[in-house]
Amino acid sequence: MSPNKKPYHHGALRQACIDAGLDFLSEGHEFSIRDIAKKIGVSHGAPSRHFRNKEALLAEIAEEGFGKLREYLNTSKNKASSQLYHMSMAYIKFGFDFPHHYRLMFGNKVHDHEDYPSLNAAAQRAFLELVSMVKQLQEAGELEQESSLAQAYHIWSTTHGFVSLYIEGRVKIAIDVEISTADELENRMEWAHDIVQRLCAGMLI
Amino acid sequence: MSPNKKPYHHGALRQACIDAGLDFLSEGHEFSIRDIAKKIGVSHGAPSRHFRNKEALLAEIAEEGFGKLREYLNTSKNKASSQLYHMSMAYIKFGFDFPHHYRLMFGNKVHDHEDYPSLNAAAQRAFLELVSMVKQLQEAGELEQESSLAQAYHIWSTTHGFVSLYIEGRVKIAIDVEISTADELENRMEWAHDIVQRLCAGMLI
DNA sequence: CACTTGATGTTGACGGTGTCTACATCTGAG
DNA sequence: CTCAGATGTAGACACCGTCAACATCAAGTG
Repeated sequence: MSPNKKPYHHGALRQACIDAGLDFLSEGHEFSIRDIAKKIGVSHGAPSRHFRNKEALLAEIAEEGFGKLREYLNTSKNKASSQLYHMSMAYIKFGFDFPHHYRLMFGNKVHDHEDYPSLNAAAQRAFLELVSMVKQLQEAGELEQESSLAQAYHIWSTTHGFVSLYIEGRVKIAIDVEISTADELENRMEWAHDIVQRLCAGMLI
Repeated sequence: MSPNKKPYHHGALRQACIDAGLDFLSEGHEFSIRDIAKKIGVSHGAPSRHFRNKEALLAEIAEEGFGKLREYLNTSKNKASSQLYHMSMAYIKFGFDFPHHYRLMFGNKVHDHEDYPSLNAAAQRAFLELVSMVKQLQEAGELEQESSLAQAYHIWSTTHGFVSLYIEGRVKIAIDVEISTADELENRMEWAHDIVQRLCAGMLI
């Protein structure tokens, strides 16, 4: 019997679609459902058995992104000092490391997150990392004792704004300095450092 | 002779396309080139005589948006006190008033702004409103005398982040309070006020 | 075992999209 | 007047997301 006979059923097509989508995304390519089917080696209509429509697939991919973001935020918890600084930097680093994934998570390709409860929940879990960090700093006397939600939202606005402006290329409005591609990463982290320093200076007691 | 005989040439198709695009946008509808042609009453291929491709049309529409943003920022210049506060609020109000236009201006539908020099210039002019305001406040002794560009970028990050999170619906992650649609506008401006107050508190001397 | 049922994959079709080419019409400069 | 270039039309193309009809298979039931 030929060993490579492809079985009629894929077996794990659902996850394969998500993974393939992630691959396209991390390579910076937009993709169509048909691209994904082709990459997996399955007919163009097959994915529709597992995703109501394209948006539903994108929602699942975005959901994985929020899980990954949460991991990034958590790594900053071990840092001894300046929780606020390290978590903000971790947030920005995530955006820099996965710009296309980030764009999917915070853009409007998935029009209404409330249509996808588990996506919404994943995003909420990530945000709650911010909130709990703020509460912790409040108890430690490093932040004003007031609405932790509002403070967390302020942090989120600043870091998200910075990442968003950067990955959409709007920073170039402000900088016309030539940057070699090699120095690009170092440079943008310095920018991030500057922004986050200002944020901390304005919030920490 | 019938007075309504449609001439073979439209006469001002270029601007008509931009206007039609703006109309679709302000109604919150995505549009296709063919939609626009139909709305104007012209064949589906006609717009291509005036725009290299769809992205080029979107770039022009985005460019108009930056002009309008600049006007918003300028209205805040008359305010006697708290330039920083008023301009930040004006920025946010612009985003709230024209969410779909804002999304086009700061999303990635126009992939690279540098492909559209006049768009880039319009965006730069808007940003320079921020920078010049910062410089003014520095001279007045209300802001630290250091890089006005970095300070302007910090302001921009915060306000853009807030607007972006709001119009993409990510705020709902933070709030699960029921808000009647009538109170929605009032409520979101209170949120804006809170964020901007924090920004000012962190920056003003 | 045989049979059925539901899940999964295939195929072909549909309308819609952006863009291209060939052609029609008009305008204005010479 | 002439004709070249700008502008609009009509049709074609490949691609897209989605759907319905059909094929295949796995698992449970008798």
